[in-house]
Amino acid sequence: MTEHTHHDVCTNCTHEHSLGIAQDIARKSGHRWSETRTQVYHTLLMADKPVTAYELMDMVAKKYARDVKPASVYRSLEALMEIGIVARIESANAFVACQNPECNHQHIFLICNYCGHVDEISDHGINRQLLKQAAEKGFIARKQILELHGQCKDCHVEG
Amino acid sequence: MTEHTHHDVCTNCTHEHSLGIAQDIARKSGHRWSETRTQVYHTLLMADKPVTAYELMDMVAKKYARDVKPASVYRSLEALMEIGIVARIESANAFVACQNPECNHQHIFLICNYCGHVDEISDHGINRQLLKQAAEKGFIARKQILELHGQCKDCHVEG
DNA sequence: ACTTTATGTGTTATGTTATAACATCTGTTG
DNA sequence: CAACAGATGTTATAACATAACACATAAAGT
Repeated sequence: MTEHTHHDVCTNCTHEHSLGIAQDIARKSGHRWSETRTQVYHTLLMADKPVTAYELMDMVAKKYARDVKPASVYRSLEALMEIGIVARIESANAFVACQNPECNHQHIFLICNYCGHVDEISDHGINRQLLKQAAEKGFIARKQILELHGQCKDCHVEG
Repeated sequence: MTEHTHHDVCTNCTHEHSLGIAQDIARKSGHRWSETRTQVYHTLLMADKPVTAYELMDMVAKKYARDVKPASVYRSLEALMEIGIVARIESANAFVACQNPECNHQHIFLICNYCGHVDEISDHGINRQLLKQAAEKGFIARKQILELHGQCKDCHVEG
């Protein structure tokens, strides 16, 4: 398998590979790993679109034939978000596996209202401008939640 | 009272005035008005920070000595949002009265993690750039959710 | 190796946010 | 004033999220 930086541009990438990366990042940032986290993360990767905690719970329960409870799922999600490989879509009360776990942690989400798919883009210029605009009001921005709702490429024709 | 365009820069503004504006906007856009909407909107104006639907329900119940139910509050909020005078803060599951009901409907919210206050800024340049970035991915953005969390001016000293 | 400590999990219960469904009422229009 | 669209009241329930406590396990120090 070739070396690469961006997960989303690598057609060779398997979920196992993502999992490996995830564990690396976790260890480097002083987080532990666990079976539940593996299952939750893997399930999110497979989903390839935002999934609510309860949906995720059912998916994990079915896939691994075990009884998972809400608290467990939320705890795993919290850890995965701290590690930086999962993000919460605020406007959907749902979660997605990040497309670029290795690079920036400032996402702009493109959420299709038709098919539900989520794309992730990145523009540090915009992030900087937002910081600046906020600063002019005396506001120090620590986190930016940027979510665009609309119509994705694949939904143009029918839409 | 002097004429003005921006509600937030007018020190003369009363909530009654905001209410008048609200009703005008409602009628112009083909919405009806009602006592419940008046109460919900007025309570939100007084709050001057994001309030959850259930908090709002309790506030209205207490203030107007009546028994309001969740469904009623949510219905009023939905209408007020359609009219464009109330906005939802997605990352807080809460609602605020817009500072500039008359002008643009594209807000950037600055949410203080310490005092909970929300400020509303506006930058069409950023909105345009986001549209453009999205368009490059073949995505037509209809709505932008822009919420910055951090530390406001008043919370710098202690923070 | 063995204790200590911090971290993660299982479980139960409950809190919080949001909507569905259906009957009733009210303002607007013709 | 009839007919209709739009609001409301009410009940019930769905969907999302966390608190609290007991127990288990991995990492770090001795």
